[in-house]
Amino acid sequence: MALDELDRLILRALQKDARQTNRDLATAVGVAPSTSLERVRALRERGVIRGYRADVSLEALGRDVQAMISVRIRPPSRRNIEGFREWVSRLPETIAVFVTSGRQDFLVHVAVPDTNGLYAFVIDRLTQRPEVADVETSVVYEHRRVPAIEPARDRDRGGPATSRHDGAAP
Amino acid sequence: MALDELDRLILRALQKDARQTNRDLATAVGVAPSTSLERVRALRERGVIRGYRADVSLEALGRDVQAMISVRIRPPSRRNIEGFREWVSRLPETIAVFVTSGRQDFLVHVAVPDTNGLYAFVIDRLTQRPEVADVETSVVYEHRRVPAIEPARDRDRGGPATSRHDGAAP
DNA sequence: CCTGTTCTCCGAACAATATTCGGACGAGCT
DNA sequence: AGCTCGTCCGAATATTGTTCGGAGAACAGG
Repeated sequence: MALDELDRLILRALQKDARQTNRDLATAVGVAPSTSLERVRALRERGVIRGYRADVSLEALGRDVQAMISVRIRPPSRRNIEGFREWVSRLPETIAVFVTSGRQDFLVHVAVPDTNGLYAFVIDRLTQRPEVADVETSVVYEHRRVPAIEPARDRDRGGPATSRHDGAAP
Repeated sequence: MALDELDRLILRALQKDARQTNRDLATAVGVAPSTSLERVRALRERGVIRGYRADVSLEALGRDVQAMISVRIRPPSRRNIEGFREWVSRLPETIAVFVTSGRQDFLVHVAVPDTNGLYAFVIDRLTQRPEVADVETSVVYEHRRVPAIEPARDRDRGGPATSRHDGAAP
């Protein structure tokens, strides 16, 4: 299950552009096409790569406003939690659902056309569910995703969160 | 900028598997390969498709614990907000950053090997920044992403959040 | 109703790519 | 050294991407 540096390079390249040709990928990571192909196949079979997704612009779809909605479920029984999770996952405004511990039980990430849509989502949809005890809306000004693979550095595991990495250049 | 049903079918298909061959995509959406190819190119040039990303399993990377960390910045000046955003985006534990309105200024989505790593992230990293006034950690039990494209139904825009969609089948 | 225009879609030809497979090479072990 | 194991490579083949001319539908104006 260990990933060597070649695997990491491949994962990083495929997170930037999953649709580049295998030839380009091979060139980018410095091996022969047959090698990179075999590695990619292995990564998929091992479950390291779960799939490939198109990154669709929400703005281009006319959904310019994003929000993170904190939801508290009462009582937080398994039945209520799972029921709400399934229901909210199927709403067209929803783009992600986090089931969490802490102050709230859910964080629902939504994208809507405008602030009206946001308001409507909260008051027309969420508050109609009886198990929803409390709702708190935070508008998302910016959403930045970060690639999950580190530049190089062998072995990421083992030293959790204590590696040198404090913003100041050494 | 309007998307017809064929565009939507293509976007949906590419969100499920962005690496399927153009032939398969064409078959799936019911057109000739040359047609789907042209549509996909147009969608990319229009910015509807921003790119293609490999979906990498965090568990396979040994990062089994996820959390959403709510951070309040004081004072919330532009300098502080942007400084913190850049800094936290570069931490290896960070997988997403939301800049928000509301109780907190940031929601930081992190993935770490274990709860120790989570604790270390908060007390070793976050609280070392002087502008961080308050931190609240929520463990993420489950993170579900939802495809951003609706099944079919012409025109998504115009009727924000008021479409029929309440879980109960008609 | 006809005609010209525009747009979308198609299918075949060509260029490029993915995929397979036998073997070379080096590391590690006895 | 001799052996085994694993990785990587390069050429051959099958599959795919890409281009382009033209057919057909939808539409507006006469």
